[in-house]
Amino acid sequence: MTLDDLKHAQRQRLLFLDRCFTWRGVARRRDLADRFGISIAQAANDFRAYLSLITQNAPEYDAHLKAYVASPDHQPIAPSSMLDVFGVLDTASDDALPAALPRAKRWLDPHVATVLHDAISKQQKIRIVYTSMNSGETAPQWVAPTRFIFDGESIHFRAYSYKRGEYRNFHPARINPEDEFQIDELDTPLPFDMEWHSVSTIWLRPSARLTSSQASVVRREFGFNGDLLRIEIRQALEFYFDRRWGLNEPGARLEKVKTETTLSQGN
Amino acid sequence: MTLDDLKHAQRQRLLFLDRCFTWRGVARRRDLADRFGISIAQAANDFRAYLSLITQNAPEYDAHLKAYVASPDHQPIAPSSMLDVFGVLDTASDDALPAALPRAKRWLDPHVATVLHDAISKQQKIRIVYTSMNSGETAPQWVAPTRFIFDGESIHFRAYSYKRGEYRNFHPARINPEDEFQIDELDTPLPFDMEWHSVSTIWLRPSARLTSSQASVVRREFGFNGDLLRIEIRQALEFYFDRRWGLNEPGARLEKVKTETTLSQGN
DNA sequence: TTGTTCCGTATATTTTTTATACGTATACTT
DNA sequence: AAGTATACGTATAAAAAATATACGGAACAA
Repeated sequence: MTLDDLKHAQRQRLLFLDRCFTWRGVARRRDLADRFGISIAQAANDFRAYLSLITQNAPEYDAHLKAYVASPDHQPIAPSSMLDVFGVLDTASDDALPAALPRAKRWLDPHVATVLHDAISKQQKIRIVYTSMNSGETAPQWVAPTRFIFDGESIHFRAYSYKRGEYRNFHPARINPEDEFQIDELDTPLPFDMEWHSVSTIWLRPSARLTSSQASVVRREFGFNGDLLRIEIRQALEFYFDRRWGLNEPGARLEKVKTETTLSQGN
Repeated sequence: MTLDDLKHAQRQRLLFLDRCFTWRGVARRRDLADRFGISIAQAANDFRAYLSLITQNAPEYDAHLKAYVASPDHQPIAPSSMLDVFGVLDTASDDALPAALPRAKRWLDPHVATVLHDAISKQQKIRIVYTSMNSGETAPQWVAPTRFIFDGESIHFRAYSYKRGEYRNFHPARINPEDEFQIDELDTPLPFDMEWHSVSTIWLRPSARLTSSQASVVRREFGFNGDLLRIEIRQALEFYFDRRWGLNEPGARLEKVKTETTLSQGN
């Protein structure tokens, strides 16, 4: 019996339960019932299913707390993103202000998204009216979009630029949404996107100006024990990575030691 | 018949379907079957349920495309976060590198999280060994945690600091996880957290140094048409907001016009 | 002691989902 | 032109999931 044998809905519930144990340390049937709108009886089922998956360091019922308590050596059955973790730790009250920053504020035009998605799935080129943030000028150009990209904040896309003769990252908001969006088939296959299919391996260390206890905090925050933190990322996304992690800012807590780039295996 | 009448699992499926129509512009039964592991028959059910919810500008079947196509005036039945949108637009291939930045790299010690969660739910104070990033010094102090906070990247927490005599935001990674974490009941009730219960209304405009076409791109990107973008946020989170949106950086595309703070209603 | 709130288990019933079959329309291949 | 494949639709019986309900135990508070 593994997670994969379960239906999607129950798998989601067991994953939630797993996060409760990992991050809260405790879980009750009511947690499941409230979050997923299932009955207490079904939640009891899910607890049984979860416990049958855990062979070592399983959570145990604590009659005093009236709750299951995770073992101190609890091992999660699946990793969780910070957003997942927050979803478990946040004690949101009814319709008050949230305890998280507003995330949905970035905007994407549904029509632009649809046109791009279409061009990607049909492998077509389209004419977009694009405003450069460097020069500030707005001009039409033909591009062949290949993938959407997410930098954690907003959505970008990768496309072959016929104007530049190379692949570039584009920002949908810089496309004029009022345009007609001419579409055309590719007359020649697109060239290979080297930057996309290359992996940059980036080694980082706590910034040299930090004290040793500050440096160990940085290691803790980014989850590495040795000297260096190793990150693997598509070379085409390295710019977004640097910006998002604030590596080039004056107060940066991490600094790059070296970057190695190799052509990725497979896709 | 509304979304709320449905079970959680089916509601999730209809929301996914809604995002397909909104952002991709098309949807097939196979999309649902693949994403949620349901049968084609059940996916057909879901389509019927979805279409019964949509009264105006409903998607229609296109026999040529062999897919449902959203009406050009499609109105989503629920808002979606950028992460949700990306989840629909990304054409992830098998186990290749993702097209999104690594998000799970920030780390949180499960034991520290558990201790904090406990103190919050039981309303206790705890002794933490905390490293200041300003002074770099590490010292024990008593705090009474009240809520977890999410800045979009990592998780922080709000707590009353007995050392400072005021509420502050803390970063879990700066707590020494090896500590024993002494716990104690509150001897007096905590004071009112004014900054937490106040709303800052922030008005932003495109940075003055931008050209007018660049400024309209910025308006498009942040989804406002008028002169000013208005953001409401807990006053206690304003620091994170500024940092996350890069408002104080040299190249900032938005600048603050004014900030008004009022005591929040209710919670 | 009594009442409450957690936990557990078990059963019958209801709801959801699947498996399957059959029909229609479009597009592609032979 | 005929055949094949793949979308869509509907319908029904069977299987699986979830609910309602009942009963019992442990801890705790009034």
